[in-house]
Amino acid sequence: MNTQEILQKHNLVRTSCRQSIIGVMLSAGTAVSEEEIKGKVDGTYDRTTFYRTFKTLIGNGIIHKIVVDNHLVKYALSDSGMHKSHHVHFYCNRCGMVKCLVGADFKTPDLPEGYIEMETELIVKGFCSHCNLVI
Amino acid sequence: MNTQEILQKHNLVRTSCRQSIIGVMLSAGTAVSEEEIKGKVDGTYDRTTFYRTFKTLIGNGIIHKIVVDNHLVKYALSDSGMHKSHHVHFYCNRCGMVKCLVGADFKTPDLPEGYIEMETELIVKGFCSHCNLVI
DNA sequence: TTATCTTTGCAGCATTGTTGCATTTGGTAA
DNA sequence: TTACCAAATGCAACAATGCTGCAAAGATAA
Repeated sequence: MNTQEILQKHNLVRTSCRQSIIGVMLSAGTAVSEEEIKGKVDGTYDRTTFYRTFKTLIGNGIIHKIVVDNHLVKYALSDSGMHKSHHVHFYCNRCGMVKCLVGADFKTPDLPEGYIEMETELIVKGFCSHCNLVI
Repeated sequence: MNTQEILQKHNLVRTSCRQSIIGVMLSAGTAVSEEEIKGKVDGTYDRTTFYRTFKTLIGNGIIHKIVVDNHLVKYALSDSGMHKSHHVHFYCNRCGMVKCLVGADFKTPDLPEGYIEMETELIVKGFCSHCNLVI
């Protein structure tokens, strides 16, 4: 599915900003930060526009946001399937790469009496295969 | 273990700010935000002092930080035992309560070839027992 | 009590994110 | 194609979280 089809499917206006951002994400294999997107996009957009675009794309389930350690924020395309309640991400402590582990799943631990689970996020930190070799 | 003993054990100067913050955490059953701490502490401290104190206490393994959805930051006393690599927290979507699930554990999903796990954080979002009844 | 080292308060700055308002752009109907 | 309207964008201002440098205040040891 290409950029235009994605936007059309969600009844979103096909603006250049949205098309550029989705384009960058389609070609990136991993999650990308605002900074990385800014560098790869042709044309300059206001920071506000970026944030509003992210919000729109997140709201439509096209992308999702991953936050590592409070201040590293990355965005990645969502699996075009159904809405999943278990999200698994990997963060490389050395190169900062963030990757969605789409096939991975886990069993939620038992919660205290009366607690209800709605959505669960798992973030695994360590070394990716590349950094693992380099060290 | 009381406030003074905790600070002494880590060779930290027993300042009023540190004692107040640990005191609040000892009496709170759940994780607390900077705002909540500010409200419960007697005496006023500069924001910088809070952040530096948090950093010191985190660095000594006395407390840990939990970040939910990028902008909700809470702090909680750490289990006085050994350093754990699996952290499980619960966040209530309704009242915003954050609780450490100390006994809970889970099996990390399989990672891609060559990836190494070092630390893993799991955050379960849903309704706590109280909000579950109220609705 | 004094000397020394640590902590604190203040000012200023960075990053991530939001809101309001005027302007521009995309999609559509004539 | 042109004109129009709703949606998107840019700009300015602001909020929350967090950091750094420096001077003042506090804690500890002698």
